[in-house]
Amino acid sequence: MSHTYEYPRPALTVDCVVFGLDDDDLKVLLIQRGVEPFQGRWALPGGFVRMDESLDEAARRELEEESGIRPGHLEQLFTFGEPERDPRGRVVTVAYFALVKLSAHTLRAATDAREAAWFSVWDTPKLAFDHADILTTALQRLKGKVRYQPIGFELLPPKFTLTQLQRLYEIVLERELDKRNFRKKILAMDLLEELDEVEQDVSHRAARLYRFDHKKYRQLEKAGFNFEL
Amino acid sequence: MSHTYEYPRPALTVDCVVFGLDDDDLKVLLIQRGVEPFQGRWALPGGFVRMDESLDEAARRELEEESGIRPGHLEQLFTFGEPERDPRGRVVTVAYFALVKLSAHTLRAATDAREAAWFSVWDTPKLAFDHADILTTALQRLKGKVRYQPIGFELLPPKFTLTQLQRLYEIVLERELDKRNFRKKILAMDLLEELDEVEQDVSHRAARLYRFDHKKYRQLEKAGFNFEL
DNA sequence: CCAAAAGTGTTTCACTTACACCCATGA
DNA sequence: TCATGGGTGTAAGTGAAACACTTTTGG
Repeated sequence: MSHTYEYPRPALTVDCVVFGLDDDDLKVLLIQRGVEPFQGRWALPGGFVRMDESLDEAARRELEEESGIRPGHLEQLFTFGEPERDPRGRVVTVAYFALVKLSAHTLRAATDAREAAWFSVWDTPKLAFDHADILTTALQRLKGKVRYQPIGFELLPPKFTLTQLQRLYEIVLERELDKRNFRKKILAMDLLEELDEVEQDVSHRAARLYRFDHKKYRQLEKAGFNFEL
Repeated sequence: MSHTYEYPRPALTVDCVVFGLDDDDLKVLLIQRGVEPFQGRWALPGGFVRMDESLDEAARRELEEESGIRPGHLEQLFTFGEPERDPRGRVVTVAYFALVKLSAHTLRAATDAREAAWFSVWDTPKLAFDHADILTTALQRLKGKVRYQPIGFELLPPKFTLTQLQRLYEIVLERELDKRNFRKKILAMDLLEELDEVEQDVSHRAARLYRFDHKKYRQLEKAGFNFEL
């Protein structure tokens, strides 16, 4: 056996910051810890990386196990490795950042988690470990990334109105947008498929529904197009 | 001892992609491996994370040990954790991205490294492990980041000419820039201190020297200013 | 008919781009 | 005096921002 094995090793975990959009609020998925340390506290879903799985696979597996969620978008966020971040000893965690269509998922708690629930990102309970830092980092990433990559659509149902889309951006970016300019710009990109359907069950004029055209986006992307809001 | 210790653990390393600017070429620091696996191959400087140091500290330490370099800018890049990336077994590596003033450093090899040397990023030898992927990722990050954060200055000497600065951007972004527009824009930001000095030992009109004003940048940044080239 | 949100164009202003010549210096 | 890069301004075009009223629908 080579010298790889001569050194003591930190434990390695993954933790996931999963965002969902609930009409007028940006939510984050938290699980209540069923074991020490921080028993009873809310924390990000996550757990130990197995020897035979990649980091991405570990993130997906833990998310599925602890909440039943399979995210539409998942990307690595940052790796947190301060020596004192876990009272059990040295634990380095690779944090992930995920987006889900909230409407399409029912939560189910399992494994080490007592309970899983959605919280407003602006109003979370006190979190275990350094998970508050991780959440802050993820929020920054979301705010930065949503403007130059079309990942926001992963938070909406497959068919959505332009008003829903605009509200999504207003919530994430924390500022108001001009309706006419927003529609002009987003439609000019030619990434939305205009459907022959309107929203249902509203007590006012029903808005037209649109669908994000992934295929067209990939084409334009290859041709040098850059999404930017 | 809690369940933290029930699982086998991947080994954890850090690897550094260190960029330097050599007049007309972007360079990356590589070390020649003195031990198996990949003995004799060139690789990124790096090594195992110790139990009592943070990831950032590990990156700085390994860089210092293997090349004597203390970078002006160092940030975490990405964590690579494919199960098969290291033939010795499961090794997860946290990659770092660093910028140095090439002029200010003399290389000195040490530790496991047979030799350390600068290579053009466009023309590197075949690299060990998945280090070619890491290098590609780092280059993308550099190209993206240099445009909206003033980190490029870390590649130049403390006093530089506007032509040097422009050339830096042209090299990193791989496209030509208009001289007058470049100067207009960068000077309009009011981040450069115009010195009463000119470059020396040139056989033509000597260009004025400037210095990046870190303090002013931090002020403007707080006031909501965004660097963007 | 009232309330609520959908939908729609134009003007102004700022910023980006394109572009060419004279100047200073050392060899 | 020649070669080399340093240094400078303007005009045209493009994209961002500001802004208000009419239409549709259900209650």
